[in-house]
Amino acid sequence: MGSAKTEAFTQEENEVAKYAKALGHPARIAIIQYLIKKQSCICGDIVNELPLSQATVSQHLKELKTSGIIKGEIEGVKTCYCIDPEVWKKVQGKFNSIFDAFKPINCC
Amino acid sequence: MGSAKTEAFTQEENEVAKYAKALGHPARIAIIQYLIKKQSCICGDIVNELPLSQATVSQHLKELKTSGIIKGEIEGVKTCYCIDPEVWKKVQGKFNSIFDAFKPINCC
DNA sequence: GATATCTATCGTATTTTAGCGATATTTACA
DNA sequence: TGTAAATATCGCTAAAATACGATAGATATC
Repeated sequence: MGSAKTEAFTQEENEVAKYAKALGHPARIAIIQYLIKKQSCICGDIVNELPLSQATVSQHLKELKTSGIIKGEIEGVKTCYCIDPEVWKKVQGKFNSIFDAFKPINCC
Repeated sequence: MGSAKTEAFTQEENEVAKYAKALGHPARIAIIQYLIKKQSCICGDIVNELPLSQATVSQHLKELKTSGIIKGEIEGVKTCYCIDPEVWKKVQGKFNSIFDAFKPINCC
């Protein structure tokens, strides 16, 4: 049983975890940061930026796309990738509401 | 070759990914939220809160502890868990600097 | 139409994660 | 000292994640 018991948790818990998981790999962090840095849609060259094979990069892109964080549009031979602003804002909101909920206390 | 090529990425990328991965499971999100809600160190009863076996919960706690996000101190028979404020602030900072770096642009 | 280019997908090997029962281990208390 | 309670760890299984070569599909360009 190496699969998570998704049905046992709330929709919110599952959703936050989904986004966190999507960001839980250095290659995907690198992709996100590259997309941010470029300030535009990226057609192609993500593969050249990463120390991974084309197949592996494509797979990571797919995972980010599945989570909703990025979108990919086919433009001729190339595919144009960018962060989905709506989803990004949503993710940011969810994470921050968790971050901000924590008030340090005096114990251990 | 089923292991991540950690050495091929920057320390920063790896660290952010590490924290994201730690949060990338609904059970661990649930644990974090419970720790936040209780506003104190939790000795025990996390197991009763989650729809998972004691062994599995213990494993999730260990993962959160390994990432540094929570600390656990033994107090008698029980173990006292809480979020590490320092690390929490650090994680929050890292995530927010990524979140904030993104400026929506007009493209696809 | 042939060919080069870009990207996705398939197949496969390996590793890691998730889950749990069973079993230590540790401490409190009778 | 013996026993109960709380956790951690061991051992195992099943599934998912990571990585990559090979291949397929689509589209420019010659």
